[in-house]
Amino acid sequence: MYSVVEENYLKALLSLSSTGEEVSINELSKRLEIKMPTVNSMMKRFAEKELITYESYKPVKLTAKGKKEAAMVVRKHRLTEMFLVEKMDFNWEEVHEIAEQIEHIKSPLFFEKMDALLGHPQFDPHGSPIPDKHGNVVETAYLPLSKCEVQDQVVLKAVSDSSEGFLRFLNARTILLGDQLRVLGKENFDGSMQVEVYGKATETFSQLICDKLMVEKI
Amino acid sequence: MYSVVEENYLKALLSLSSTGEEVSINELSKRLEIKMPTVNSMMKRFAEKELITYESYKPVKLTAKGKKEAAMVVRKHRLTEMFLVEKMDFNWEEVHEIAEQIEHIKSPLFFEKMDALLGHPQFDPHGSPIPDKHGNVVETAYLPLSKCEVQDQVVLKAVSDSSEGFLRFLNARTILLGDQLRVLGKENFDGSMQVEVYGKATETFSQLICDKLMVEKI
DNA sequence: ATATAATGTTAGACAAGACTAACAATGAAG
DNA sequence: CTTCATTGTTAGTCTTGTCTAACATTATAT
Repeated sequence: MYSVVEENYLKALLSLSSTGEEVSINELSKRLEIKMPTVNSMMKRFAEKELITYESYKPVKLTAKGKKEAAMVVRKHRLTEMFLVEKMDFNWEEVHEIAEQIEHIKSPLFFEKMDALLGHPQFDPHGSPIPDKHGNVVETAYLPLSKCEVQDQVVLKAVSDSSEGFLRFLNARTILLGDQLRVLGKENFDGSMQVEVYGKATETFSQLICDKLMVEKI
Repeated sequence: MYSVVEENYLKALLSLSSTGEEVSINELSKRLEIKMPTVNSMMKRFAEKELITYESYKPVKLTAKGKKEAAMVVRKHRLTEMFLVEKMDFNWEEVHEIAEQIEHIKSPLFFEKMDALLGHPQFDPHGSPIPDKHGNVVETAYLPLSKCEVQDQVVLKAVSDSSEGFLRFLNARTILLGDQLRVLGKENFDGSMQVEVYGKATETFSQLICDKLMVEKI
């Protein structure tokens, strides 16, 4: 059984390794907002536990075991988010912080119950896939809106940032998962885009926003 | 905001102070299964925080503030137990351990939501009163079955032990809250009692069991 | 009324998980 | 290919919450 702290390191490692397998101590340190020497010593303990492979002055890499353990934490997090939205009437911007805590509850039964009550959902309220109980994840091929071209028609499938601030930004514009979008214009200088949200308004989004909107082309 | 450890000390203090206001370090130490010197040093910190009054070599006593904080932890615990049973299909013997963890979640909204979804319940699945959001508790006048006399007719209103083991003992005999009981006999030597459970069987309960069954006379 | 048991306190150690300061290795840029 | 910024490591400290060993006080029992 892993400590709360260890589970948070695992989650960060998995999240950072999704773009290329290797993770530098520095990246991890920034993500966790924990200073490098602390992260470094934790990585040595992780290597002992065979959660990662570690060599001095090299980036670390999750082992198969480490990936699975990390996926289980992500599973608990996303199941919780879904449960909070579906069964407890929370809004999608309210659930991340609470799920950060509940994901560490030590009770397999508790999460099995959630999973069953929700009908074994594949995605959380932010469109992220929920790993199954073996740690396997449904592969999705969404791309950020920022990678789309003028005239592309797409559907908003997920957001890559579940923070309250970002979700409130979308709420204020009544933008929801499933909304259909069309790129009207793209500003090369700053990466901002003009986007028509079908049935709603036409918006201008900064690149920061466009990077977080994960879409699928029609 | 209090740490998980502090919240557990608070709960234990409240629970032990319900029978007479004062709590000895020794009692607290046994309840928490934490050695006396550790408890002693925590009590000094609690005194600093004005959660208790503390004088060397004397029992400690919760202040009004301490009582309220403790009641809030108990509230969160009991709301959680009720939620698990009512909304997540748990059995009453499964919820104590999980609630011991969830009670420490830092999110007032989360517990308000539970409370609302449950319709502001007054009692948890074990018949214990749930303190309201100001820390006030409904007073009940239940007495242990062990205090009853032969021929007394009573209703089982609560259990004073929510451990899985004890509740499984009751499950095995299909005994539920609300069951009507009659005392058929009482053995002075060991305090065991013969009890008729209306509509079910006649049982012999040891004193240990009778002390945990909280009843109301008809 | 004093010996002894029970309870409470002090002092010092340890583990987990954080930090800073200082040093070492790597890599990018001239 | 050497210089300097970035990244990684080592060493030592801190806090929380635990422990044991030893000592102090209070309560109990003859």
